Amino acid sequence: MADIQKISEMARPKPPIGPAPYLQGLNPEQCEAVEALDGPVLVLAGAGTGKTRVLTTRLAHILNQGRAQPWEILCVTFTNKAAREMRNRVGSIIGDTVERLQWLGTFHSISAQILRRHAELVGLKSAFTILDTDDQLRLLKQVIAAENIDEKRWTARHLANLIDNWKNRGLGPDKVTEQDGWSFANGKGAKLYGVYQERLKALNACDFGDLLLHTLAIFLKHEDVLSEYHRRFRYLLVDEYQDTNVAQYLWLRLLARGSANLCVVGDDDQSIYGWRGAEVDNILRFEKDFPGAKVVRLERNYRSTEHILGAASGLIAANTSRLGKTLWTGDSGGEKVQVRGVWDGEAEARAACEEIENWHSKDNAYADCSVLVRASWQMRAFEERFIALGLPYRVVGGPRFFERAEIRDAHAYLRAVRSNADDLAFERIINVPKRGIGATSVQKLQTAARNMNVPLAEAVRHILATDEIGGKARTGLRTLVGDIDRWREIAKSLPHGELAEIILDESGYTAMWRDDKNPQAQGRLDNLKELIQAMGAFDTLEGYLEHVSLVSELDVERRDDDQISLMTLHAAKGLEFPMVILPGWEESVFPSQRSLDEGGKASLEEERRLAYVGLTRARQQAIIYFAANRQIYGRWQAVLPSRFVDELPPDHVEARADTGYYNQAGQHGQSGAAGNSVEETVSQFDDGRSTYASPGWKRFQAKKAAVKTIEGTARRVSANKESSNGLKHGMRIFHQKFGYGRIEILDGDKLTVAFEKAGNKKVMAGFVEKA
DNA sequence: TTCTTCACGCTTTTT
DNA sequence: GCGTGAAGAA
Repeated sequence: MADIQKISEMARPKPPIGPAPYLQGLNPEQCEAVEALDGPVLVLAGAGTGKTRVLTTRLAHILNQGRAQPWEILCVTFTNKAAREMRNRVGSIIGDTVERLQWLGTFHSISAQILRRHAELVGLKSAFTILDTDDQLRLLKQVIAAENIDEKRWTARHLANLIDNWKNRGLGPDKVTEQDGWSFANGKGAKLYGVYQERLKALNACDFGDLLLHTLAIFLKHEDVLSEYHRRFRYLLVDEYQDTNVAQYLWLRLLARGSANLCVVGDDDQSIYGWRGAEVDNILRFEKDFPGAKVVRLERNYRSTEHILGAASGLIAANTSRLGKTLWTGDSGGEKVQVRGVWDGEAEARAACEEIENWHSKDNAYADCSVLVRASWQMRAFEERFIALGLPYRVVGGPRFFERAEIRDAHAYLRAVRSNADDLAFERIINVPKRGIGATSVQKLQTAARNMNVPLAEAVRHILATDEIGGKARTGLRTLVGDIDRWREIAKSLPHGELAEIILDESGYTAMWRDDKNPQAQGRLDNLKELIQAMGAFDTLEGYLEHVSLVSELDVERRDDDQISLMTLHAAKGLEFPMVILPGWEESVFPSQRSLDEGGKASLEEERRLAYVGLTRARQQAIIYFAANRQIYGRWQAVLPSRFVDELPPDHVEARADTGYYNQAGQHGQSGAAGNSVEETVSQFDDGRSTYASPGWKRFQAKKAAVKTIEGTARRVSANKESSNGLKHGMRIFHQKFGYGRIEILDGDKLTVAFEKAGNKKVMAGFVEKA
């Protein structure tokens, strides 16, 4: 690698190139972070403190000062999106030079780049395929089946998680002890891991974890390769350092040995990926790991109002393992964070939509609103409500384009045509569409392939020469093999987009969906069309397949429409919105019970960080909701307000139990009339008799109500409103459990409601306002 | 080989 | 409460 040496020599420090106009407008801390070019730097960047700006400016500054050439800077992010944004923003400062930043990318894409150059050092060929989760699971299933393990008791998914965890921790099969593997199939875990790795090698394939792990192994075993990269990378920049796992940490440490110029940027309070191996500890330990490191704290927040920041800071202060920051803003005032208790998930969606409509009517855009949920099942109620009211919305994240079955099938066809040895792809399409090739035939083929030590597609040819497989399966296989040969032939002369179209048509794959009566079949066909279009952006089929194996979304971002954003809290990281709705702040939902069961205190702190991330997305207004009753997996459950609600500092919060009533269209009856709610009226609450854990919020329990006419005593829920305010005789009202009803008798505080349709759901509990 | 029925388990998710 | 996935039935 003499070339690289030469290039490095040529690039010895040059005098600064020119003035630095890009530094203008940065605050002193930001400048410090940009200009500290010697030695390790930790930039602790709180939410909304201009983290990306610092990172991009620093990169531009390094180039402008002549400290390094573009190809001598390693800049790592976690997501493709972050890498893309970085590239764009650096480009806007330094122009075309940005094209030469070839080491700006995700941990995985950079690792893939390195690994393709040295694949043979870990027993792979440079053209190795990168498996997706689907392929990985299919392979693991085979491995488990081959070891005669009860697949129901020990699932492939379970093993996949285990292996992922090991890989996240940088452990190869040789490093995993039997003890570690004990949690799977009575100690067989470690062995299965080894078998799986062997199979991968035989297939010339990698899973995501391997990209890092193999690179790591190369760095550790081949000092010469490592020092080649040491010479190359003069500057290292890492985004979202708090999300690095052990493997990534080791990877970085090894590379950083070559240059002290490692700069990591992150926020310990926003570490929310512990469940997939991220170690907050990495950032907490940085000063110890890299002695003499300069620590720069960015604490000036440019995003949120005083109240939002105050609420978020107060909440996160309850965490113990953190470095600690004091965010401040010049933006005083603004609205307090609203906290509302509602009846159930539907009431929550109704109330939130009302809030959004209200916001929209004040000349604000829908696109400025977002609803951030803890778990994706919470989205359903909101989607239903958005559709009912005709509000424009989009779900961010959600099912990924390249993970859809039809897209994976199409890719499998392309992979099978491209390479005869891609067993997993071949296996996937062998009976899709149905060709009469069932499990038994596939079994026979696999045995044959293993015995002859050839790929599956090759085994098919051998078997067709015998009469081991007959009937429908035989004809099916013969056509498939013939088709693949023909496609392989025309692939030489045809652009890959057209090739894909031909393959999908001739294989009968498109026809399969066209004949499907399922309403979503049309959507699948549309996706296939989109796929063919997307392929056009790549010069070669190879290039396209490499791209999709490292990326989960199509690059097209549709931001132009004025839509409400609906997403999980995890998906919201890095985004901001003037108005943020935070539903489902209930114990067991948020913090998630399951998370607490698994990880105890550490998980609770991570959930709290998630709450912090949620609040700090808001620029102007944040509204938190919690319900009294929740339907989870079809079952009603009475729930308590989240402890996070109680942890919010009172000075920055305005709390009340929201108890509106609704007319037949399900719309709010009387605006602002937080009078007695229909729910309480009809269900005879017994005040304060329930088990009650949350300080401040008083819960009352209801009796089972499965009746047509319900009578009850109206109780005041909101202290400042008369009980029967706004309710009139004959008025049609809507009740979540009982459907539409009519007020029959209205006599002072007593009223009777007759429902047209009897409900049979158990009415559980409500809340009264915080005292 | 494909159709039918029952049991199970169910977060967050990038690469 | 619903979708998936594996085991029996046609």
